[in-house]
Amino acid sequence: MTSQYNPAEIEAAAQKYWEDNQSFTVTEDPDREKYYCLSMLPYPSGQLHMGHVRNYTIGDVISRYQRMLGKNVMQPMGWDAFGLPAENAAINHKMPPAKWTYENIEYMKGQLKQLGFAYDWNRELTTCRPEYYKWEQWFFNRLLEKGMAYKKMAVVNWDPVEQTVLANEQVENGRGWRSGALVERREISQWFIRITAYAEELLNEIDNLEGWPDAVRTMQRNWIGRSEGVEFLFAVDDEEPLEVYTTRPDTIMGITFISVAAQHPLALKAAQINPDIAAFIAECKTTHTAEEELETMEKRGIPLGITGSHPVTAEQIDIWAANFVLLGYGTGAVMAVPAHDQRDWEFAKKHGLEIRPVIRWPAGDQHDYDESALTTKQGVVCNSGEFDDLDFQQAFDAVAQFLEKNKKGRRKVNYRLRDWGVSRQRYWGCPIPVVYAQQDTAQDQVIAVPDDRLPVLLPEDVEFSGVQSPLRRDPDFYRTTLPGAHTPAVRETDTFDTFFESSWYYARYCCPGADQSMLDARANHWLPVDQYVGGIEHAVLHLLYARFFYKLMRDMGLVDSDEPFTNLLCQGMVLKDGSKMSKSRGNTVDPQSMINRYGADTVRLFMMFASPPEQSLEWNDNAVAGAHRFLRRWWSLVQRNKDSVRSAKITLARVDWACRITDPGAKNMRRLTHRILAKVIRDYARIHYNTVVASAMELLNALDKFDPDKNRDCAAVSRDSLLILNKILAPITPHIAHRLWLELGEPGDIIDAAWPCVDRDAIASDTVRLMIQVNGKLRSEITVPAASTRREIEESAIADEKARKFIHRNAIKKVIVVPGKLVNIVV
RNA sequence: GCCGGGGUGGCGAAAUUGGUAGACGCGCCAGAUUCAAAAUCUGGUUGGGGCAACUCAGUGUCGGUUCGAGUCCGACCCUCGGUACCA
Repeated sequence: MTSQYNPAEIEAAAQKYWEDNQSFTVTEDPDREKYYCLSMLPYPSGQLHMGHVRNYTIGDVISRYQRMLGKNVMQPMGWDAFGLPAENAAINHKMPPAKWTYENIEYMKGQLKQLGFAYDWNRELTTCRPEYYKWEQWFFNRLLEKGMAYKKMAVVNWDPVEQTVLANEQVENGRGWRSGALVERREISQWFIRITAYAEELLNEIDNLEGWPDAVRTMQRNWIGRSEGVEFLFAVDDEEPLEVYTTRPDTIMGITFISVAAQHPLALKAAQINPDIAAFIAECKTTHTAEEELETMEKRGIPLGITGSHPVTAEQIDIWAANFVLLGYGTGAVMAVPAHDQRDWEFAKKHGLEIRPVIRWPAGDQHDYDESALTTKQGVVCNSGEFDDLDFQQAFDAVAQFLEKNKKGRRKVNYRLRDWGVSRQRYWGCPIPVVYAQQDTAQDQVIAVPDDRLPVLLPEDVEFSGVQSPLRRDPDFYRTTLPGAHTPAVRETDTFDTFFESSWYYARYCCPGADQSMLDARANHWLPVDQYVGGIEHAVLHLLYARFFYKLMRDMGLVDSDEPFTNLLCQGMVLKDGSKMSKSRGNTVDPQSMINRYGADTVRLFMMFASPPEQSLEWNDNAVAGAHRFLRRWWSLVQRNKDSVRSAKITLARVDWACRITDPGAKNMRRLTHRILAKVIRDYARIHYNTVVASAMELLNALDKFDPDKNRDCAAVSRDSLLILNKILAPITPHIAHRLWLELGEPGDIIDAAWPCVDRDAIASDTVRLMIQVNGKLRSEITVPAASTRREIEESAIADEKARKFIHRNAIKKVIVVPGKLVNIVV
């Protein structure tokens, strides 16, 4: 009598077994190779969504597979618990963000446990807990000491009705998402970390990140954006000279105007006497801070009635204020060459400004400047006096030399990367641990909170209205005294960007319980992370900040390697009906309902089978049922065969049993099994789990038709194949694999079973099938002895009857033989 | 706008390196089983033509390289992710 597949019972039993045996608790072991597998920690938003399930299943499959390869695998999990959604939820549910967050964590942790992930829960961390963020504050003190943290003015989105700063996400069509008020740009003093000091190293080391996807490496290179150019000055009467940077000094003689930011001192000054300029500046205040908007908005400008002196010709160039130039980025002023820059060209066309060509095609081809700018670097300089006829590089060098000689400019390497602004005018985050000696929060008043007074605790029991950070209204929080004195002082009420917490959590996992230091010696045992798994949406920001933070930690002696993540896998999104699953679209599928209905193994199997990890995955209810059907078939196959395979154990005690197989059916089954195994091993290595599952299905299909009771050979082969099937599916569907391993009478835990080896002798075949093409089109196929020479293959191909039909009476020009694959006859 | 992905049957996809396009699964069709249905099992399933053997076409569009292109090169279209305060 065969029992039914009952996932609820099987999964609960396996999970209890792992828990009772502390199967996934791990410590440093000098005798075994370590393997640190990390998945991006979730924001505790309420329930797991399918994106989490996918991410964590991929990480778990990698972890369990590496364990079967014999490694000491560490797989931790934690909570990225600070953030904006908790504040929104707090308003909606009238609940403090802390309470909401902790309840979500409790629930989601239960969900993760139901999915059977092999986490070492002893290492769990929660970023909103003081024992975690204390060390973040301590680290910030070190950054202050090194001059790596500093304050400067920076723009934010200001909601004039709510009197609060808005995140870009909270701005919809230029208006505050709650108030509907037009959002204004406002400059406030904020904390920055000098990531630009590491720009060069962050860029150069991308070359060494061979375990990262090329797309991510390219995106990071472009984000850092190294460029070589020159920086030079336009003298302005009675004013500070205007500094600009350009990567095209070869076009310097084509400058016909200069643009400065609307908030530039020159513009503000001009506005005092010209109301049109004042109005323009006021208008510019309403564009918000997102780069996308800046680049796609209508480019507008107004002449200031001021000129700058061209550094080569001393020609007076008109200065404009423009909405697309930003004060905080670069020098707040740009030169404009409409003939050779498309944006300048469009601006010049619109305002009737001169387009002055100074580059021509070397061959003398004409360019139509009524159509577009000529932006090539393949041209030569013209209409530029002493620089005429030089190519790009020669002109670059000549102009740079001229500027340097005349003390009007210099060569400069520039980065697109900007320093990391870490101040957030929000409550639910890690308090920035500084105090100000006076009410004024200017730079020279900053005093660090001494290490022995850390952590600066975030009050958790607050009333949260959403209009303003409760810290600003809480004198118990902001009123303090200067360190070591009784002089009254005020605390910083801004909190850190939540990327601060996620930039080092992977290191803290290595040191559970460390309460005397941020990290300890255990960090260097586990780090760097061997495999990091997370969403592609983090390709630049999180992954760049984490790399930066790691280098900061290295330079403080906390870790001794250069890069935190050796291998990176970015999994694709989970889609339903062609678009991303999200609450706003109303197309979410609750993982919990799927676990309840089919069990965790089915959900995991479907996730791995539906598409390769790096591609997006289309949710399909029917296909989930199909995954469940496969597990049922596997279950009943083992129930049907277990008695005969158990008895075959005796046969298998002989070391050379495989060589003695005489039954042809058994031989074929074994060949298929080991061919599939070879493919599976390759696919595990390249993390193509969808084809691993497809191969397992093929093996099951074959085993279903194979009779183990025919003779001893068949029983032995059946057993070998079933054990291999069990092992290759164990990382993906661990619960059912755990139970079936027991049913097959195998000793020990499947989680520690040795990964199977391919038997090369089993795969070998006497004959080879070759495709025959005539002129590249498939026409026939032949089977030849595996030992055939190239000449023999050619002869049999040409002699093939079907091939002859297409060769017809044409002369054979060439015969191409691809060994083991095909023959192409060219006529 | 800029940077980076993706586009292959009705659907999810497969195809180490340029070498049999569509493995595996879903759906659908037919059959078996059943009083019937569900479940299960067996077979079929890119499109056109043909009774069939077979044959023509086919991997977003257009063009190129090659004995041979889903794969390489050029241009374009659509779509998704990021764009520095969502995480």
